[in-house]
Amino acid sequence: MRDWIKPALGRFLDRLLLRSALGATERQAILDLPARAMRADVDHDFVHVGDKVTHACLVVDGLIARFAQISSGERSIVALHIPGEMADLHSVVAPNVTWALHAMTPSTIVQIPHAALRDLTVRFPAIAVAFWRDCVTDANVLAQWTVNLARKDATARVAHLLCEMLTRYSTMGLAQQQSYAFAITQTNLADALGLTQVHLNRTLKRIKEAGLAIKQPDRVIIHDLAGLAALAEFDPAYLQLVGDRAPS
Amino acid sequence: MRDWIKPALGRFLDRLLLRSALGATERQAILDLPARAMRADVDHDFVHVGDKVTHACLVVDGLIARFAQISSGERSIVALHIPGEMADLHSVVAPNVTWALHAMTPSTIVQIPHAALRDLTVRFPAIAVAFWRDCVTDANVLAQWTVNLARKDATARVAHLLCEMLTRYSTMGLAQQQSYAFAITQTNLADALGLTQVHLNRTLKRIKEAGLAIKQPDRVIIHDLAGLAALAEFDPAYLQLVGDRAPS
DNA sequence: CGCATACTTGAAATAGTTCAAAAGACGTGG
DNA sequence: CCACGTCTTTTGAACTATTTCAAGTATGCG
Repeated sequence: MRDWIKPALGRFLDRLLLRSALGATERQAILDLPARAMRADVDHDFVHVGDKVTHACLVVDGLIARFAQISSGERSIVALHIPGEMADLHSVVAPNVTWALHAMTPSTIVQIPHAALRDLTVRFPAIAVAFWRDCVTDANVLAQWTVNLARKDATARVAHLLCEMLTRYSTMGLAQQQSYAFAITQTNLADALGLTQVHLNRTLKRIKEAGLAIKQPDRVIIHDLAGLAALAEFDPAYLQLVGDRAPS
Repeated sequence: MRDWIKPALGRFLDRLLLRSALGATERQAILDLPARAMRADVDHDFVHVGDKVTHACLVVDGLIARFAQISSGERSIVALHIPGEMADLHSVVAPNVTWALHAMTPSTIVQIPHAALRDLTVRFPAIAVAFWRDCVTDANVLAQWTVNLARKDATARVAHLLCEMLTRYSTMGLAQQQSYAFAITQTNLADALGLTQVHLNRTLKRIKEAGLAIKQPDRVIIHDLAGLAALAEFDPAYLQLVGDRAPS
């Protein structure tokens, strides 16, 4: 039943190791973290604004969004998290929830107690740095989204997100060639891109007609990555995949 | 000549203490950090994209922007940093620069070697958490900016930034009643808000005419904070000023 | 098979941009 | 201390990307 807890922690460890070097003891300590599995229903918040949380959520399966609700009822997605990522590692140091967590598809997540994570940071300074660095990487993605929202038109914004998600699914080993399972509705995608659903639809159509990429209901297929990246001015440097993995 | 290095570190410590509890030894360790003063000329980058940096920059005086340059020549400001804040504490764990640092006004900054900061995180887990938390707070500001850019119109965006900066200057003890020294040009402000300079100018005019606030060349004066905050849907929760300052 | 949800398309409205030029501020040197 | 050049702010008018409203077509689930 919960034999995927270990693999899930393994994938989280892999993600940390992409950017941080950890010794054998430290790696084992991550794998031995206590965890509890949980299902998150589609279109449901499972962490609410104002809550004070005591565990962090590791995405095992599905697609998780961090988002804000404006008074007008409009929503804005502030981050997307795919399997292997911690949706709210930051909550370890900031447990007062300011952005809800919401399942975009039926998802599986694993809850890891803050106490256990904190304990690791005290015992292993290298793990403290790895967690800190993971949050900094998330923040860098957010900074890039800010740039896209502030200064790029709808087409470039969509193209950029398609490139970013390909890169992220790829590095987690979850992409097939130039295609990845991305079961997000156009309405939700629009909320992540600061567009209306209608305009996103037209923009996707234009991207399809230009032969660059196709968004299917549950999948993205990229036909011309170079063209898409050029349109988006996509430079993956901000994802910090070429980190020097400094030893501490 | 550099007798303001100690006060600068003191102000940085104060900022950390707003959100993190630190013991006497830890506090002293922060105050004893090695630091080197530096002037940053107006309208000049002092940290460049692609650089690999070896020290973090603490703002002593002036106004610092982290920003991106788009191919079209357009710029986008991703963060503003006021005195007492570290403009790039994240560089300790991610030294490859992805966003330039730029002085909006003639500024004084103090450089603190990464090695010294890292050393503190190893010796004092509570300091590691405090630094991590500081970066998470910065990321939360970025998330709020994302929401503003994605879903709020020009007026609400401007109003929101005016409220945010009042709060931030206030908590650093740098505001006078409802007014603060904010010497940023309209062009730069527009780059922080994802607007054109022309439209920002008109928006500021409307805010002034509504009796909400006035932006002078070197200062912001807020006349109706409640009105401005309502217009902006400003809720300071994201600034994490009411943290529980957990002991570690 | 029918209902609900997601996607697609059209036409009108608008917030924000672009281009262009004038007016104001500010420091520097004659 | 006035004249001059530069930089910032202000204003106008035409234009365009995106939104809004509204309706229709797929798609999938029970």
